[in-house]
Amino acid sequence: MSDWDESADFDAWEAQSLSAQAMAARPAPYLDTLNAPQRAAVERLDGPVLVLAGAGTGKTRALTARIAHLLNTGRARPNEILAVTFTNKAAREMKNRIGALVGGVIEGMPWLGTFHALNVRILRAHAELAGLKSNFTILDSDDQLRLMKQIIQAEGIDEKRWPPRLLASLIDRWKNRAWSPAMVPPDEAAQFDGKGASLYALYQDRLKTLNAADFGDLLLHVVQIFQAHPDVLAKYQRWFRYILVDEYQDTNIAQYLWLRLLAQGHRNICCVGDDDQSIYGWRGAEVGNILKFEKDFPGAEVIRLEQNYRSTAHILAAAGSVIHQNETRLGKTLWTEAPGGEKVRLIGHWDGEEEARWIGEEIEALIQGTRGNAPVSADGIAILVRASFQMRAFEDRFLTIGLPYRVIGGPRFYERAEIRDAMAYFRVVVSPDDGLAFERIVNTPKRGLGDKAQQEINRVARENGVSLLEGARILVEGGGLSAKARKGLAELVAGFDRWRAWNRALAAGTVADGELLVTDDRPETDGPLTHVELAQVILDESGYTEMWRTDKSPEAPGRLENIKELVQALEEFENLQGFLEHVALVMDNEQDESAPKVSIMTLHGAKGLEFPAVFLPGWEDGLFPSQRSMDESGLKGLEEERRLAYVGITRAEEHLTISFAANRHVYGRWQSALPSRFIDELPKDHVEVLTPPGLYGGSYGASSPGGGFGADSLPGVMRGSDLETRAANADAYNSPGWARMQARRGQYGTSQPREARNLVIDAKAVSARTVGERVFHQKFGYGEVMEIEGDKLTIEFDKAGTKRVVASFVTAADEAPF
DNA sequence: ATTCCCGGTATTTTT
DNA sequence: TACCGGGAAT
Repeated sequence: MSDWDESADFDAWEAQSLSAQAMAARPAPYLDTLNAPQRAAVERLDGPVLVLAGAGTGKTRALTARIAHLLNTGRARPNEILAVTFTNKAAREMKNRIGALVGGVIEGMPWLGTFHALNVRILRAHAELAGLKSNFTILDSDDQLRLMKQIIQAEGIDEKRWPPRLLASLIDRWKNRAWSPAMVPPDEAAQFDGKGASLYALYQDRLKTLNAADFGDLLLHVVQIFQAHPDVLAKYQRWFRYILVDEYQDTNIAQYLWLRLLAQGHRNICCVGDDDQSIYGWRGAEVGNILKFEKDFPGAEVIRLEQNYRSTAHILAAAGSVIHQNETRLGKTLWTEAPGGEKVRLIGHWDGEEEARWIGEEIEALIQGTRGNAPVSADGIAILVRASFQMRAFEDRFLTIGLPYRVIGGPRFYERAEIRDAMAYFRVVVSPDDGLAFERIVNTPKRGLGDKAQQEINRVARENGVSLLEGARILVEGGGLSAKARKGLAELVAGFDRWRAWNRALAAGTVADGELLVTDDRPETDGPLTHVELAQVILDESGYTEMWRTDKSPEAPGRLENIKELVQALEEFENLQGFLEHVALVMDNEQDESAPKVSIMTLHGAKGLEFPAVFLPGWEDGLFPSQRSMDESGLKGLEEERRLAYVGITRAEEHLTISFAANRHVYGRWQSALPSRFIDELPKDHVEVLTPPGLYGGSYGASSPGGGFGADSLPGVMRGSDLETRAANADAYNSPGWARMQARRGQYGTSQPREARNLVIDAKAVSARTVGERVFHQKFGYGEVMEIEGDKLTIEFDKAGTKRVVASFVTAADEAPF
């Protein structure tokens, strides 16, 4: 990468940095906006520093100000600062904010990035020390799994009893701990039918042969290089004079070792994190790293950021009360100067559907400001769930009432099958040795190349010691396979030859106008062929686009749309190669849609975000805290779940509503559950218990008059489940929640006029659909309109059955994309 | 080689 | 309930 080339001349940079030190410190206006502890975190530049930054305490502000300060005081040049984040988003944000602080004066920071991105660069520079070539490919989890599967099959292991997934997670765990195959301790190595470590070794061998590295390797290899080659390590130690780490509580052991190695000399390391927000333990993150920071770096300064600038006092009280139940924590208490605001609201429902319905109505009220509050934009509202299956109830409900929503963190763009397929074509064009990519698309679209043909290709390739693509060529030229299969394969091989030639010509800059316009499909265009056009040609000539065009499934048009988007994305890059490198590391896709929408996401996905209004549904024992977490990790698991609750609560700025349902439709089965134990941990003084609407005139429960929220005292919990219990709790009718509920009923109960609801949705809602018309729906595909009532249509979908949906969610079938 | 049907399975997922 | 993977049928 160009970044690396720029900075590779180590000594030249070092010479320059000396002059930087001589630079006079300029005034530092960014310091004035900081509170005392933030300022301490910024000004304590030397030696180890741990900044314990609670949720919403201005962590990023402190971090960026610290970097600005390093630059401003002339302590370091931009290239001498190593700043590590976990996500590309965080890296991007930091870059922007630093830019804003120091003005455009200083060129970008080359070593600000994610653990993975930074390590790719380091590894590419020393690939040979890890047995790789510097142009190694980065495998995604899909490729990884396929490789494991092949190994398991080759070893004659029963896939049913020993699924590749299990091996993958095992190896992942080991890599997170920075264990090479030889280092895996015996008891661990014996896992997976006693073959764990040997399979790990085989897998690593295969990766080397493929000149590939998986995500774990990026860290593992570099740590091993640092350990085995002190000269290399020394170079980087000198190079990075100051180290900053964001989200330190999420580091795994490999990352910890990496940091410790780099910081060893000068110990100028500043880690920022929040042990209370450690929620990725199951993914290898070690809360221990942050907990034992002072031991690891004796003399470390620990700075606590506890003043919260995000939430109301009631919300903070709720968060604090819950997290205080955790034993294993460094201890922090958030406080605010903000007023109490509205209390945290708690409500129980009979079942999950009612919960979704109620939340839908609450959101509409929030948006319209009919609850006596300033209207909240849909963008400022989020529903945070523990597990993604909970999202469906909300999607269904919002689809029916026409509430615009967006699901965040679904399958990511680059993980979609069609995108992976398309990229596999590009991968083979760019690196013909990429056997995994070749395998993925040999028979996509169908070319009559089944198992047998593919095994044949494999065999020939192995016998001749060549790549799969070359193996295929030998097979074709030698007249192997059935006539039909041979024809399909011959076309594919010829296609790759052509595309590769074009790609090479592009790289060499030897493409003349019109020179390569040899295909019938490609319309004559002016100017030289670009890599974007080449990509389009590859997808067209290979028959891939055609495959989806002829596909009748409801998702086919969307897939074509995605492919189109992919090709468009290529324009941002110089060539196919650069694009592939980017995609391997930056698997995110920011979709900035214009219309305001309510966000639905998991609690994990919400970390780092904030919203004026947050709904936390599904607080039931077993679901949240998740039974599985508790079974698998005991108290540790429970504490991590509790931290998840803390993360959820602290996302809210103004309005927070926690809810639970007595019954839930899970995997097609009805399950009942008790309210979450975390509900008992909420502080009653800061919580308002609402009485759920429902049958029997509205109420079947009461708020508890004192103490916590024992399950028995909560509305919606049907212990005993009879009317007498409900009657006994008659004081519910006097509760503020009940009064409010009554008041609200009149405003937007079931008889609410349509207009009121429609304020939320598109003005075109009542569109001109006719009975019998063919329509297309984003989620349900094609269908026929059976009935029209106002803005609601009853549609018989080809695939999804009969549904009632809002008119604005469908388009005429012939206007549908593709 | 492809399709179709059955049974087993089912958190959270920054790169 | 929904999806995936494997085996059998075409």
